[in-house]
Amino acid sequence: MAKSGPAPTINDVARVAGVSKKTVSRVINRSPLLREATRAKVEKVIAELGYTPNPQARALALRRNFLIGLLHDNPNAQTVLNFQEGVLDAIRDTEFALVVRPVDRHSPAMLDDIRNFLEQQRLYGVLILPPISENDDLAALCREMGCGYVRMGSAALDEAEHLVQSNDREMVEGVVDYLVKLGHRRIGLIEGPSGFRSAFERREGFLAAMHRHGLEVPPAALAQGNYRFDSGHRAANELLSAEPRVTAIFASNDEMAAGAYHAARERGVEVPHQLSIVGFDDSPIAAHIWPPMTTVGWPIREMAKAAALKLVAPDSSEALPSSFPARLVTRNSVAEPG
Amino acid sequence: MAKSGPAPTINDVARVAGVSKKTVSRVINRSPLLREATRAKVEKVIAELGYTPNPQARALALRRNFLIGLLHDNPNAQTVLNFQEGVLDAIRDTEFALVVRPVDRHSPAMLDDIRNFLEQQRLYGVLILPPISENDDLAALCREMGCGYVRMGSAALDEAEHLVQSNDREMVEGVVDYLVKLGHRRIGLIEGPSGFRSAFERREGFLAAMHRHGLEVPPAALAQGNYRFDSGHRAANELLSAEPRVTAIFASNDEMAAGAYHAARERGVEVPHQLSIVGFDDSPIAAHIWPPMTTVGWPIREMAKAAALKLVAPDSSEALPSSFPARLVTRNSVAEPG
DNA sequence: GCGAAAAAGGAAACCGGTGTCAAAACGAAA
DNA sequence: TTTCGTTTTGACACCGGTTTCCTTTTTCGC
Repeated sequence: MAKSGPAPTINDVARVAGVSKKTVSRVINRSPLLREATRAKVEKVIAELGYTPNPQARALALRRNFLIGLLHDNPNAQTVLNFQEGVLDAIRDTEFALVVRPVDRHSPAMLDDIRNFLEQQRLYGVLILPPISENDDLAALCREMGCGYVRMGSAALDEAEHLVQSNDREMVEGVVDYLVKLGHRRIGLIEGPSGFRSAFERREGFLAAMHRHGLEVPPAALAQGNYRFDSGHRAANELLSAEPRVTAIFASNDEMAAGAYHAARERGVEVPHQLSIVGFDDSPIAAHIWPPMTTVGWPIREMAKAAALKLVAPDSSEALPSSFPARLVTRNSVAEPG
Repeated sequence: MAKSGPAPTINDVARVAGVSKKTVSRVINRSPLLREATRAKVEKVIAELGYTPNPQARALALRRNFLIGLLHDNPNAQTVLNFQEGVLDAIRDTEFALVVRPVDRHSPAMLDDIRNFLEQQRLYGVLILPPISENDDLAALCREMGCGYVRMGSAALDEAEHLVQSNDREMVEGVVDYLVKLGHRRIGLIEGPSGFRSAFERREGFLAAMHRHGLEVPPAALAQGNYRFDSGHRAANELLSAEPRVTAIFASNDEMAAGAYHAARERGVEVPHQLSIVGFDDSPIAAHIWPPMTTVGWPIREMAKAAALKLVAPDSSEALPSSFPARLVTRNSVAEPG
């Protein structure tokens, strides 16, 4: 079966089948204006020759290719990889392929880099992961360049057509409700970096829920982090040195929550009985740290799939939700206070 | 500056500059047979029009594209992502792009899937990550299809041209030497899944070093895992229930080592003073677990870069090493026994 | 200043598909 | 069997580059 040499082209198929290129093209594209006998004849030859259409030629003739890009600058590897798999769920068995492009949020040349990338590759469209999905200039760039795009985010960043979102604010409120119901009153927050929409939403959710329960949030119960492990460690140290001590900490992501575990351990504060900790993201560390961490998980793979479908099949995806629910993943890092 | 409408083509440039397409093509491809004045004139027009060559048309005419694929089925997200970044280091500022394709090692249709993928996308070449890089049928498939490939591995899987490797065996011997020097005599091994070359190499390194030190390895000091957290937990439980108890455990990857931490904690065995644990990979969990884990780190990003260069610039990469050294990352999960 | 060689540039074909539009084949009715 | 209106099919141009091959221009030695 396996033969080498140049791959067969549409011309080869046409010649062998004794039809024109155009007819072969019609077979490939499932055109309905074809006699059944012709279709069968051509399909037989296609199978015999092991013909596959050349995607570059197709892309040229159609003036669009079948490459979708993934722009990300996400510190969380598992999130990015899950997202990639979700996209693949959507495009496997199609002619689309996924091109990845990590970018550097901190580089002043980021937008120019991306512009070059888009200009060079002429992608069908791009999927943008947080945190850079929150960058409106980037979305504007896509629009300007006529490149399709879908943003992932934790708030309503864009029109539904260009957005797949989780509802972080609501979920964080749920976390606070849960802690309060267990009896916690002094709850600390480790914030994400300012400028991140997700960090903002999570803080707002936290503050709103605390306010709703009539609970105070003194400045000493708020500590700033940057979504990295070390910053969580540092922030938890700040929270734990204030008196009266908080009985629970909500960290805006799991990595910082893991940092908080370390801070607690160093101070001899036992998790969960002396300190409850809740993270956000349900990344692997949450399950692997001791004690296993209660956190908020969001259906990233489904969201990725939806985002990809919005891009490649906008019609059929109108039924698709734009907003996805997160859920509380209860493990063993939360207990009643005291 | 920003104009919409169809992107300018080589014809537009030629017309405006008053030269032929071919001359523009020569400018783009840096042909030396060009007068300086002509080049300057054309380049000026290119800049004015904001012209970028259409990669699909180029790919068609050149009969090869500039897409390199990444085939992986790696349980470790951080490894995969680091690898992606390393590849990007190599191809950023070139016309190449990286297409990712997670595959399912356990699917019987895996090879067919990959064959379809390669046939459809006609990639310039693929980079293959362990563990599927160890699959010789896959390499044969690439050769058969005339697709360039480079395999990452922990042993000499292929010719240098198609291989970038770490030296796991040697490194594991180093780990054992280190533990023995601290005074450990009863050392347990949590193996990776059978059939994985990396698992094999790591076990062989372990056994060789133990033998060299004249130390026994009773069956009870060997436990089987599958590179997942849970299997490490289970395997460590087996090791810890045998008497006399091991004083140190080497796990073939960090995730299983993290599982071993949990097993130890559940049994009230303190790490590191009652039990030393060493992992492999230096994945994030190693730094984030408590106490921070001593492990073996390998320079994945550099290896990825080298692999990409081997694929896209085989000439210049002859100087590149095929084998990369790993290093022991000393943290706090190892102490003297007793 | 002249002729020859070398350098520079251009016309047309080609890569492998798709779109347009007219021609051919078909089936039903006359 | 002929005619007419649909279906089917094919010829040809085109997408935006590169390559081949040939003509024109430049350069340089004498």
